[in-house]
Formats: sequence, structure tokens, C-alpha cells
Amino acid sequence: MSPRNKELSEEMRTHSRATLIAAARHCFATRGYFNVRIADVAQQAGMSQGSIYWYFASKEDLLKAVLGEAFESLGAVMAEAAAAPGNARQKLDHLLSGLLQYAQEGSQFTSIMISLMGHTNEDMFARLGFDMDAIGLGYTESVLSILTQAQAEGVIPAEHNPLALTMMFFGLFNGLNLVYGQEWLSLPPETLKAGMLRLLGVQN
Amino acid sequence: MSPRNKELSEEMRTHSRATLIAAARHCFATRGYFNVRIADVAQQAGMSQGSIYWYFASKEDLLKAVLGEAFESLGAVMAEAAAAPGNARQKLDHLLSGLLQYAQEGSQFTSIMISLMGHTNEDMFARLGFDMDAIGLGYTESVLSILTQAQAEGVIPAEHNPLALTMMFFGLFNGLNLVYGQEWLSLPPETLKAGMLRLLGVQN
DNA sequence: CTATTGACTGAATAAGTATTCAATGATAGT
DNA sequence: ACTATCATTGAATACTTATTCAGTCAATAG
Repeated sequence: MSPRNKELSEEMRTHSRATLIAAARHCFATRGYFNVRIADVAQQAGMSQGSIYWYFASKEDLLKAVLGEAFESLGAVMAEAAAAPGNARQKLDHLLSGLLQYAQEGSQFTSIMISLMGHTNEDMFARLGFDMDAIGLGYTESVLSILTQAQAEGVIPAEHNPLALTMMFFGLFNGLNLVYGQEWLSLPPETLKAGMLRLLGVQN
Repeated sequence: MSPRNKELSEEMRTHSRATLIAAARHCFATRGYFNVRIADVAQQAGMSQGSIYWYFASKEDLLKAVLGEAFESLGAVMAEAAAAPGNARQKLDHLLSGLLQYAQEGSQFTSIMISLMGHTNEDMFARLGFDMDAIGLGYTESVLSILTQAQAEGVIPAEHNPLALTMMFFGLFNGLNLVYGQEWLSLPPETLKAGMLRLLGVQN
């Protein structure tokens, strides 16, 4: 009286779950959450609609899983740059490179976040269980710590307000994704980095 | 054998149509097109669902009316700055002031556009009858003309690529709206303008 | 007063889509 | 071989929501 052994079962489960999340990420990123049908995700994953409900309670629950990964990986990029050894200028380079790379590899994440951010369905994120203030604060703090170090080292003039710089920096990064999709990444990285550094007031 | 006279009828019509567009603009901007129900717009306008279909063929047709106004008014801001008299530096100031003012007064438009741009439902705009390439090009050209003049006048170093500057500029402006909603407008206008000018490589 | 027109209503309809669930298939211990 | 277990299926269900339409109302010319 026993079924498949534990290991295989576990393996199937993690595999299917990952397949579904990847399919959902792809669909949400390319067509936007509200334009994607559960049937689309199932087809993309090569599974049935019913299976989705074996792993996720609802379409929103699926979105939650996708977004969770997204927030985490973006946060990691920022935190890594802030924690990197070296002077402020090196950390800034680290941050810019990391974000450019993230924009290329993790472009699906950014697309999804953008497609949701536009919808000021205020409590959508809250309903999903995300504390956006806390998440945003985490990102902000990483960049802020680099900028204040840069001011201390005289790389950025002291008269600039670091919080304002951080906001503009995030605005620029997300805005390029918003307006130009992947297209902005075809600009030379040096041009992009130079622009971001100018925005931040970095003296060359 | 005759109804209400023409003038009154016409008046009712334009009034109701404007009311509906305003209601739709408000709803779309605050909750995002896909989260808004026709019933919501009707309630916001204080009219019945049926009335909407007296004036608009469909929900999309209503969106089209709202977006048409949006594109036009944003284009006007850019074109006005480009056509203003004076040197490049003055035109840049004109542009920045215009956009900041637009962001405050016409914030609903920007929110709606953002809520739609996120959805890479490629042909949505085309289905609505908008040629996005042409519209985007119009905006780009206005800014581009100012930037090339600025380079000719030595206000911006010649080594910068004006198209890249334009893209980053649009990215920054839209990104601030995307990430921070109206909140970014509480930063001092001088701080914002200074940041934008730095991004554009303007020498002070 | 009355007939005619056109704006307007809101309940009914039609379409679309998230979710459920009874049935199936696969596996492995007995 | 048998059976318990659990992932999986996909058609049926339940629900949401855009759209329709038969009818109401207000205004006015005759």
C-alpha cells in the first residue's frame, strides 16, 4: 500500500512548479498579466489548466510566485553592489554593470513589474502579500548607501540630495525599460553608464 | 412633429460626451484600463451603462477617445518648447517647465499611458488606430531639434549622441511617473530640472 | 394637446474566463 | 497482480463583465 516514492514525487512536483512559473513569467512579461489567460499559461507550460490549480490556489497566487522571484533577484543585484569591497566609484560601476546585465537577462521580470506598476490598483500588491514600501526601501537603501559614501569621498558634490538622486536613478532605469522595452539596451553600455553617472552628479 | 431644437440637443451631446471622457480618464488613470469596468465609468459619470454605448461603440473606443486627447496634449507641450523663440538653453528651460507642469496638471494622461505601455499587447495601439511609431517620432523630433541646437551653440558637448540623450530623457521623465506616481513632483523643481540637465550633458 | 425625435435607462443577454472536480494514469510497496 | 497515493487531465461550472435592446423621458414644433 504505497505510491511513488517520496523522492520522485518531490522531483515531479518541483519540476512542474518551476515549469509553470517559467511559463507564467514568459506570458506575463510578453502580454501583461491582465491579458494572459490561465489557458495561455497552461499551453505555454505544456500542461493542463487543472494542473495549475494543483500548485497554485489562483491566478493571483501564480503571479505572487513569479513576482516573489523578481523582487528577490533585483534586490540581490543592488545589495551585492552595496556590499562589494572598494571605493564608491567602484561600487557605482558595479551597480551599473549589474543593473545593465539584469536588464538583459532578467528582462522578463522588469516587464512584469512595469505592467503591474502602471495599474495603481492600490492594494493589489498588498493583496498578494507584498509590502511594497519595505521592498522599495530595501532597494533605496542599497543605492543610498553607495551615494552617501560617494559624497563622503568627494565623488559626488555634497550639495546634491542623495534621496533625490536615488529617485531619479530608479526613474531613469525603469523608464528606459518602460518606454523602449529591450531596445534601449542596444545603445552602447558606455553611453548608458555615462548618462547615469552624469545624472548622479558624479565628477569624472 | 419635431423634437428638442438642434442647439440644445447638440449641447446635451457634447456635454455628456465630455463627462464620459472625463470619467473614463479618471477611472483609467487611477485603476488602470484593464481593471476598470464599464459600470465603474458609468457610475463615475453619474450616467447609465447604456448611455456609454450611445456615444462610444465599445470600451476600446472610449479608451481611444481618452488617449487621443492625451497624445495630443503631450505633443503640444514638446512642440511648443521646440518652436519657442530664443537660444537652446531657453528652449530647454521651456521644455522642462512645460513637462513638469504637464506632469502636475495632466497626470491622469501619463498614468493611463503608462498603464497601457506596460502591456506589450503589441497591436493594441494599432487596433485603436494609433501609429505609435509616428507619435513617438513626433515627440522625439521636438526634443532632438532642441538638443542639436544646443550642441551647435556649445551648450551640450558635441561628443554626446543626441538620440541617446533624448531616449534617456524620455526614460527619466516617464520612469519617475511610473515608479513614484505623483510623489516625485514633491521634490524641488530646481532639483529635478538640474538632474535632467545633468543627464542631458548641459554645461552650466 | 399630441406626435416625433433623440437622449437616456437598466435589466437581460452573450461571451469570455477563472475555478472545480470526477475520472485517468503512473508508480511502487505489498 | 493488487492497491494506495498523488500528479494530471479537461470538460463542466460558476462568475464576471461587455454589449444590447425594448422601453421611458424630456423637449418642442405643429
